[in-house]
Amino acid sequence: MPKEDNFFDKVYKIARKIPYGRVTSYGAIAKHLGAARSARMVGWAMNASHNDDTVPAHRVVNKQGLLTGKHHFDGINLMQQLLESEGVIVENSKIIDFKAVFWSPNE
DNA sequence: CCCATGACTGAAG
DNA sequence: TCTTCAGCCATGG
Repeated sequence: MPKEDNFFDKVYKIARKIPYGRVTSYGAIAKHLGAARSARMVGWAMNASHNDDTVPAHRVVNKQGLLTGKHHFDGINLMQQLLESEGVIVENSKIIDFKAVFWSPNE
């Protein structure tokens, strides 16, 4: 039984709520979890999310809109391509008009 | 138990 | 504006 009350599952739960064509930051997720200072754990959890394909990790970037985790994807360009496929403008591993596509876990 | 690592963030110089 | 430092805390050896 899925107690899955672990930290990762919480992160996954939020990540799965990210709407198509939107992105959010590690800090935003961490804050929503009640651990605003645990942004690292969110990113760390994302690393483990590779085991869970239901988590759109490519929609999670750092607060600058920079695709800091792209190196963890299968290919260096995969993350950017995925975002661009969703209508997110990405250039040089950075999201253009980040605030426009930013999504808050609150919504 | 202690130490190292990490997809972050914010403050300080 | 850019660089550096420190805090954060879960997981693994």
